[in-house]
Amino acid sequence: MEVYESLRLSNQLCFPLYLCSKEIIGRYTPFLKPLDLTYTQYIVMMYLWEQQHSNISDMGKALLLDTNTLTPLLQKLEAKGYIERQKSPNDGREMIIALTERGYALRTEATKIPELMRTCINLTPEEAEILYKLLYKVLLNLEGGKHDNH
Amino acid sequence: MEVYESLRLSNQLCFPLYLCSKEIIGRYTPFLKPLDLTYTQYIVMMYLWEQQHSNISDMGKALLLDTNTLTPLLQKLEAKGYIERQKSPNDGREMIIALTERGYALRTEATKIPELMRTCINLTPEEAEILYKLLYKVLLNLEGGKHDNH
DNA sequence: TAAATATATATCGCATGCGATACATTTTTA
DNA sequence: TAAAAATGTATCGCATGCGATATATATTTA
Repeated sequence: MEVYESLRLSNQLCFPLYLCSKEIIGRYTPFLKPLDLTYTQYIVMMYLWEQQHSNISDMGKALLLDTNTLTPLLQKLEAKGYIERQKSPNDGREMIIALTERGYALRTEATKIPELMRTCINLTPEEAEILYKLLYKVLLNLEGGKHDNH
Repeated sequence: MEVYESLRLSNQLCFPLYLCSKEIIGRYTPFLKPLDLTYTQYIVMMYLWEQQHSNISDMGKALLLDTNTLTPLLQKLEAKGYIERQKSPNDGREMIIALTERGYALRTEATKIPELMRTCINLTPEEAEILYKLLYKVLLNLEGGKHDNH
């Protein structure tokens, strides 16, 4: 039975990571409902609030999402009136994503959300800092070793 | 602009958590393909390798998944011949999930996966320990405060 | 410059993940 | 014990997330 010790759920790092991500996203749902946003849509809006505008591939690089996720999601945000999508005049392949007035205004309604989430997560600033750094370290390691099998 | 500082992606803890979970699951895909398992199916199999058998609600409590996810997933695992599903003789509502020979045997093929993933994640044992504990702390905090708005 | 490549986005199919609802069976209550 | 409530599972609809492929446009190459 010792042989299988490494396969115990309680010995996996991926499992609490998977649960944490899932549960935290779940805790956002009630906060985001008044803004008519899902969690992924919220991430996209945060990106746009910082960048003002972007094409899909730059957005995808920043959020680690591909067009097969972003294109339909952006079409939904356009339908809600939060963003505009138009072909770039410089490059007919590019799609320029820009905030509308309404999408920009949403930012004000969103300002309370980060503090609400900090209360849910309930770590000390020091703990949060350590967790943050370890997560980015893992991300870096994962990206670094991504193409080992080539 | 200071007002919106808290809304920057680089100031969110949820974002690297979300990315880490997503990217790590992505890294499992090639390891799990030979076993014909997705990540969530792998989690379910790990649970069953430990428990031998279970009903759906106990499994759901352990994995934080509801029947709307588990029922179709378990039907797929049954179709692959890894598990059996049958009504409990004691309680006609309960569905007993048990490993088949083939499902149990899969455990041997899976033993190398945890070490492969540790290599991808590439943290020191100390870092992994800290990350593990912080994640479970967050999970506890999230579950604890779950019913605040009642 | 015509053909081959590369780039940017879109679409398709499948597997979650979850809110909401429906159904069957058991347990509790009046 | 008949009705009500609780429990366990299943189904539906929608939003990701991603592998694979298709399409349109730009760039490079022969």
